[in-house]
Amino acid sequence: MAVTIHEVARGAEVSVSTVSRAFTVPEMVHPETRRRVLQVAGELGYQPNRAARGLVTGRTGNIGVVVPDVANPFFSAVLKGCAARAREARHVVFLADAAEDPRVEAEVVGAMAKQVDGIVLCSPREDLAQLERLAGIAPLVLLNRDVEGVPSVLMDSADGVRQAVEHLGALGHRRVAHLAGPATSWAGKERLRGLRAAAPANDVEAVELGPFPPTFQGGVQAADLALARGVTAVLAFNDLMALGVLSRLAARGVAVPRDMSVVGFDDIEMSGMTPEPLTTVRMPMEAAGRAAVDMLLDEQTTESELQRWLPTQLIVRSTTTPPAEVR
Amino acid sequence: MAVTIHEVARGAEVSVSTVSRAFTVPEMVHPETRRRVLQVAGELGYQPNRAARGLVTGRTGNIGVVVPDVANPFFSAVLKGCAARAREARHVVFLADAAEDPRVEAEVVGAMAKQVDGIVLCSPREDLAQLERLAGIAPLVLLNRDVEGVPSVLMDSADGVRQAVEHLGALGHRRVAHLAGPATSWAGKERLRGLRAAAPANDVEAVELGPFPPTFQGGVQAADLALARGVTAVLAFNDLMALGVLSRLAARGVAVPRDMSVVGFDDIEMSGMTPEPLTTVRMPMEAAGRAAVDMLLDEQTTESELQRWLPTQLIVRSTTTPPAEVR
DNA sequence: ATGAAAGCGCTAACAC
DNA sequence: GTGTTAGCGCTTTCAT
Repeated sequence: MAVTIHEVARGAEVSVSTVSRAFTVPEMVHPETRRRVLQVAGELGYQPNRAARGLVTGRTGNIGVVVPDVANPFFSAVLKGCAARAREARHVVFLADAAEDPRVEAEVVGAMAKQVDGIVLCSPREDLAQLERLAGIAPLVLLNRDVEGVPSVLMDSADGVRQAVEHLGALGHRRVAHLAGPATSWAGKERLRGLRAAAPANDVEAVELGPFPPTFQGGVQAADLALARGVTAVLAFNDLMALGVLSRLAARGVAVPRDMSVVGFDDIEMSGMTPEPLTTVRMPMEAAGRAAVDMLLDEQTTESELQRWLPTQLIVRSTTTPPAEVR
Repeated sequence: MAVTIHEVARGAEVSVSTVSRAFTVPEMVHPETRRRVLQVAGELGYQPNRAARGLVTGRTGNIGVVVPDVANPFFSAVLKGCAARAREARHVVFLADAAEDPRVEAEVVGAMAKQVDGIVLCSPREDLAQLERLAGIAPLVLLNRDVEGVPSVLMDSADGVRQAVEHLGALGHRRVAHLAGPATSWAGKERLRGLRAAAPANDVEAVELGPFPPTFQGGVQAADLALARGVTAVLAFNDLMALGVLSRLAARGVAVPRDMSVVGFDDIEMSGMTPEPLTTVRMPMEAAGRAAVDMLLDEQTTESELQRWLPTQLIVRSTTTPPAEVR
């Protein structure tokens, strides 16, 4: 069995409260006593049982993170940010993989509720009513989803699209396809919003395609459609799709920097895996994770600043070139 | 505040023990009583506080998982397996990102120890003594590391290398380079072992290069060395490195399926990101995560089967071809 | 089949 | 500055 506070108390010849204080409010115990307590605790390898502590304080020191898919590099980056920030605050993260299923999502939030101080819900697939219900059972911070009254961390994808469209427009592209991801995606709607606003202003015609699955295969599928519509550039929902597009274009003999420009989202370059210099809109995923945990830890969050917007940035590489007719 | 067992008891007009039993040993309470209790619990949205439960039962229902880097697709796949298996067993996973730092690793194991039923330590960077110490403070299952007396899940990379070497040898390759990753990697040592055993048997000369950082950049660096040594094929420590090699070879004008064959490990195809048909040794990462949690949950594990070996498999794609001199 | 009560490891009044 | 004590929400004897 693990070593308890009582054994430390006995060893240091003090009461349990003194031991407790030595750990939680050190300045309240005599330096000499504290030294002795800490010393004994060290020797015994004592570490306070956080569950027991939580039971009385009401604060668990745990923060929950729910992602639709851990294996998706987008979310693992978010997760990394959460874990890093949590550790700084000496908190621990509870992870749940919702397997892209809204029902599982709701379920795990319920299961976690009691054992965490708050939950970061990433790109939740739930409907509004569910989300509002969940926000009632535990402090929530939404990532990539915006619900009235619920704190959230948002990435400015609309602006990312604007940057991309501006860039393409400046190069001379006049018809660009947008390959949508899942219809329920908040980020997807934002991008569409950005697209519709930016396209006219930059004299480009937006061809809206989709929805497609946000996967490599989805990109393959989308590429054929884009080709059929005679665009000179495509904006893919994410890097995975962009990769699929690239692959399909290659297979159909369409030279990518020359005949068609491709822009992706969710830059995964961090893993060094961007296989060709694919132009992308960089989403600050790790920063978003940090920010979300941050809001959870910051008590005042709920009252004042309910939304945290993170900027996105277009990273231009060699795969965007002027269309053939302009060159 | 959350709804407690007392409120349910009051609502259902029974004692708390009955409520408790209705949840933990349903067959011990009268069907009618149980129905009423569950009904009230449902209405109130009651969910037992697992921390409190753990305090008395000694079992927390939590599984700790420590990875060197969540953002590494290899580990996020493992993590996914862990999360999935944990959920099946109605357990929750505690995640810690050790940031590739052995000290942090030891630290988080200590911090987690009390609040979990066991810990999965992935590719631990610690030295043997540390690991043995950690095994004493919490039930541990090692992944990708083998320590006497500590349960572990291992992937048969040596056999993977054997398959690769056999394949290359059969195609006519006579000199193949092995690009090592971090010197402390257990998997790396295993691969080397497999290589040294398989090379002579297949009439191929193994050129051992490295160590290199297990990254894209590491691959770039390694490619030049491999080129200088006049090999016709390379075995890269992992896919990231393999990608780096590919990239560098392309930059130096070496045609990849034709002038040089490249084989990677840690197949990341699951994310649809294998950019070119790179031949790889598939590591069953998700299965490994499942297996690890499985061993933690299975009480008997510690006594009987201390090691679980998972098979690896060579996935041949078009990038392995006979060397020029054979064609 | 059910209730009463003890206690898991800890913190937070409340004494001294 | 330190000790005593009463719970936190739950399970688990031990009665009944």
